[in-house]
Amino acid sequence: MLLATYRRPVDPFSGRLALPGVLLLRGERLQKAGQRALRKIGVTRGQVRGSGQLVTFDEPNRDPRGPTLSVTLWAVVDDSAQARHAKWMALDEVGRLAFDHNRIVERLIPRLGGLLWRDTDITRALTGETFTAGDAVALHTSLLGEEPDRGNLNRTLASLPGLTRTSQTVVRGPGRPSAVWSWAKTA
Amino acid sequence: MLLATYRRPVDPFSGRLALPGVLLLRGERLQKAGQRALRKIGVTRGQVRGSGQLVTFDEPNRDPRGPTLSVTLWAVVDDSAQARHAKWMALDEVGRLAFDHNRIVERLIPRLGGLLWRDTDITRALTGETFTAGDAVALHTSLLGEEPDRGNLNRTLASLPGLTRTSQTVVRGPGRPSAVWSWAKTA
DNA sequence: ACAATAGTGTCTTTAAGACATTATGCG
DNA sequence: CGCATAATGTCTTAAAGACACTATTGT
Repeated sequence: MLLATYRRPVDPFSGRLALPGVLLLRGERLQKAGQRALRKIGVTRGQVRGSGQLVTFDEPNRDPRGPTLSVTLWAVVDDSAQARHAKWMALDEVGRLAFDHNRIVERLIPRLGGLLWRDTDITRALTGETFTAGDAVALHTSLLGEEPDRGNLNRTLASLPGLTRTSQTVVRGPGRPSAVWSWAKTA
Repeated sequence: MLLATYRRPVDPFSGRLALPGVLLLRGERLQKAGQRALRKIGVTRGQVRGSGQLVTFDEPNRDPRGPTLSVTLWAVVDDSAQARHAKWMALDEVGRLAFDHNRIVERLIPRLGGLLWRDTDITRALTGETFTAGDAVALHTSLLGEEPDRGNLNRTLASLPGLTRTSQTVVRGPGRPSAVWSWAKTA
């Protein structure tokens, strides 16, 4: 799983990496503002596969321009969206971000980790339509922090509604090829 | 468990029952604002036994004065705080509240229900320092919506760290007296 | 005695976790 | 072959749920 950041073109924190964010317009819905933030990194509405609200941060000194609240939202987007204005990075490669954005990431990870393999929609958004068992292990590891037992993870995958194992396998270097899992098409 | 509401003295929704809320001051921390809201119904800081943040609501028409965000917080307070400026009501007796406050209550209940018997601090805040098995059944029923199996609930209670059954019993009408459970004193 | 409420004990199911064994690719 | 990675199967444990049975009160 990759995290989207972008390099801020203006002050404050000009030139630094940050999570995409916008100032809320008067009367604007949070979801709309979230879409504006995504558009800044080149993601359109149709590429969003799942989203939700995290907590609202209130640290008064988080923005040098003055006290602000920050209502944090998250979204999982298509792979096809990855070639645009964002810098995508693995969770363990995230350096120091602008504002208090590292704190936001710290809160996001366990939230998604708690939903992985439990909430079907979120899980599907995170895995993509097809994925290998190795992908699943990597996803689990990056969100939960430790490597799962592959046998137990296979059992978990097999029990997820809408997810089935295909007959395909994928070879990526030495070792037994990985099975490919695929989500059922949505009606 | 009882929910605290108060009758609004001013417009909008003057005379109607509402959850206690305040407008956030510039640069004020959310927790401080929450304390101001509690003070409106006569609850002081020392009476708060547990608290947390819910979601942030953004419905632009929720306040006739104009578009606002509402960052919702919850707090569990001492029984001793109940005789003040608030109107305390059971969850199933809550009528129509001002603004979109019914929506807030709807979101709060499952949140607390998910924490009941799992998060020790919250559970302790909700039960109070001592309580009967009947109280536990009532609490479970009001938060989770259906009556628990008393045997299984007893087993759950017995496994909670810091909670022990006393030798006391309490009689409240016909039927076998209820056992009294008590939390260990905090160090 | 009987109704009402509470507590005890047992059985089943399910989910998780641990781990040994087997399978299939690469060099 | 030896190494690396993946899949299968088994065993154990913990948590939940269902439910029969016993216990203690008021009327």
